[in-house]
Amino acid sequence: MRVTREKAAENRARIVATASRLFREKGFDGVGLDVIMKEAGLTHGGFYGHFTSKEDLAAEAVAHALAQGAELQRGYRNIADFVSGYLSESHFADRANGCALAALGGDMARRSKGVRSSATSYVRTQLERLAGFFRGTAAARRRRAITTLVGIVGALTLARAVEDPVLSDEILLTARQAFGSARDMTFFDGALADQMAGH
Amino acid sequence: MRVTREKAAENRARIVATASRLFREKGFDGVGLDVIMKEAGLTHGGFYGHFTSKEDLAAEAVAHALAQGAELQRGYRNIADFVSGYLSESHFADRANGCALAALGGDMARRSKGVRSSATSYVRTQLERLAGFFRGTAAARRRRAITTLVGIVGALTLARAVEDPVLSDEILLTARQAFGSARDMTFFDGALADQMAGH
DNA sequence: TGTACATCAGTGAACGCGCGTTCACTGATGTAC
DNA sequence: TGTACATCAGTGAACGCGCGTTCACTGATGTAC
Repeated sequence: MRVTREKAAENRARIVATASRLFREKGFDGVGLDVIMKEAGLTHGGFYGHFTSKEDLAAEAVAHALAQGAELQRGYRNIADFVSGYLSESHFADRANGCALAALGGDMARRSKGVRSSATSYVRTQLERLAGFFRGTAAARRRRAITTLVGIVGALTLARAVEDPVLSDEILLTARQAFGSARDMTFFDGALADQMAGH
Repeated sequence: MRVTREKAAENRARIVATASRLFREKGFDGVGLDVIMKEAGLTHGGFYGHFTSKEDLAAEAVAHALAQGAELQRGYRNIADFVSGYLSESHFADRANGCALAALGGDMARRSKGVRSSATSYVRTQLERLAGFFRGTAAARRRRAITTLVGIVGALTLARAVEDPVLSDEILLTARQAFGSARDMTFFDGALADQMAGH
């Protein structure tokens, strides 16, 4: 049964959004196209009218997840809020709607060019946003942005990997303190810090 | 054809070691038992004489990988060497023989209890080792150990996920500087740093 | 120490299911007149 | 504006392959005597 062009576009968007959630929750190989299509309210046969392959969908789903994440983080006005939000209990618990870098992390490196280029541009975007929160030279802000991003992504990944909730909480809390501080970036910049310490 | 008990134990160990490499390289779902057994010099039929399931092997393989990593890092005498080694070009390039946390990262959270408990005890071991590199109170050393571990694991994960080699290098280099510094831990400790800054 | 038999590590074929992909078909939409 | 036909989004069955798992079998090892 044919469907309005508008409706078809909606369906396509719904497939991407659904896949985006399910991939983050269960991993790329953890969900089948049948489940994704059913969850999106369609039958699996129609899939290839919208996408050329599962990997093709994966690339779009990752792009969607990352765009969604970037949008969500636009609300944060300073580094403390940003980091607190990223390392919050709710983000820790809700893989399906959270950061794709943390949810799919190591797997990204093994995926198609499409997936990886989405990840790359997201990392670039996040680094620029983060750099905006800091003061100092462009190079120093950039360095702290990188340090912060790898710190919070690593913290969320490890907190989720570990099976002891106490250890998970300790990791999240410590990382929140270390990376979410509003104080000057010199404390994260080796050269300047060494200078201050009189080395 | 039956085989010496000793030889059988060797075969089993070889399966674990092979799986450990292949899982890190291709992901848990990226290699089949047939490939693992063939690579270990056996036929796939014999697998269930040694393990009860693929997931069972996964748990042992992760434990093996992590133990291997811990052993390898025993050589490092200070934080700078440790971090430089972890974030080196060779570790970046050689997923198959590198840190399982970075290679399998997000996937760990979705795996069986066996896999996750291996990961948990590895994180604990690493945190203790790292804490030994720092000075200050036990709590402060612990905090910096956590900050450092999440930072380097996150850096390696992101450097590998990204498809631009220039960006990968920038991430690795920056993280090496930020987390590998031998200077005092106060620069990573929010409370003490704020105190120094007069807050 | 040697012989006979039971054990069992490893073999290779086969099973069965999940899942990505294809395809003939349907019927509502979009378009030409 | 209405009618006739072509298009095509979505359906549901089917295909085929990969892969985890099972199983009857083999023949060397280990053991009992």
